[in-house]
Amino acid sequence: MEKDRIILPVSGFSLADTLDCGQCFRWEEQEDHSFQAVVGKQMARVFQQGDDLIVESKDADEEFWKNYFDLNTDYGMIQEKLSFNKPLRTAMEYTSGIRILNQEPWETLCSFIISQNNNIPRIKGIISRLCENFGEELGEGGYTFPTAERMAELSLEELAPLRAGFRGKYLLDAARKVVSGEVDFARIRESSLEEGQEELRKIYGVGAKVADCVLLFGFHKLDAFPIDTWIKKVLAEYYPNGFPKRAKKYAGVAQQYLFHYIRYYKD
DNA sequence: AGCCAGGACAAGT
DNA sequence: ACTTGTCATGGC
Repeated sequence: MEKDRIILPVSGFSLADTLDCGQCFRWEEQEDHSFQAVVGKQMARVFQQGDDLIVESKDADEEFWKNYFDLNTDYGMIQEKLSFNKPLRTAMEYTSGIRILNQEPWETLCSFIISQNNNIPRIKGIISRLCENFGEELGEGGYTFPTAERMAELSLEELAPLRAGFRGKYLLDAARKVVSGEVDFARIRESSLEEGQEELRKIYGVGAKVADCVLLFGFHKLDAFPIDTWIKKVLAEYYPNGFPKRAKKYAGVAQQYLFHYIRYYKD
């Protein structure tokens, strides 16, 4: 199999933190510390060497990967705007290499439906089985993420091998409403945070937190602020008077810094 | 072994 | 408007 290799210049970037901060679930770290995943219809391998990010994939497209890793966004500026706040400064000392990926909305929606009341290792397992059972096989042991069209024709019994528990019915409702156009991704992309939340919450099993994760990680709305169990603890401990309005425009980025910091670096 | 996990929903105050 | 029980499953 012929592979392209592209080299993307990066600055202040951490591939490991970006891929292991809970925003994505399919990248697998290899023995040599590179990461592999199927993105779109291609298996990709990525690794970082200092200020070079190397991507290996068939028909690798430079613009696609620049956008995927969000290399066109000025994170130095964002971090400057968040640095007025002490807890954020502390978190950013450890997590400033994180970038908010530009992931497929449908995959992101399913992933965060699966994430609810669940732990990350098991989330990864369910998503992996979803792809193996209903995605397209690429060879090299890789499978694409199944389309909404494919999933809309499945029954709850056919979803049983996923062992997704009560989340199975949520996935089917999501697929049905996305395929019918009742939930319109194109409209969400153009709309405000509030309208996007409203649109996504039409899906049975999608509440405020999952909707915000999809808007942040799938639609790159950096003002979306998902509040999960970890962030609840952060808010109670460091922000008893509420999260500062000054951080509102990039609250999602701030959220991700805090989330990754308390889970991996604190103590 | 038992607690809990990147929640949502319905039913109860 | 808040609080609580329930929902499948399995990682640790």
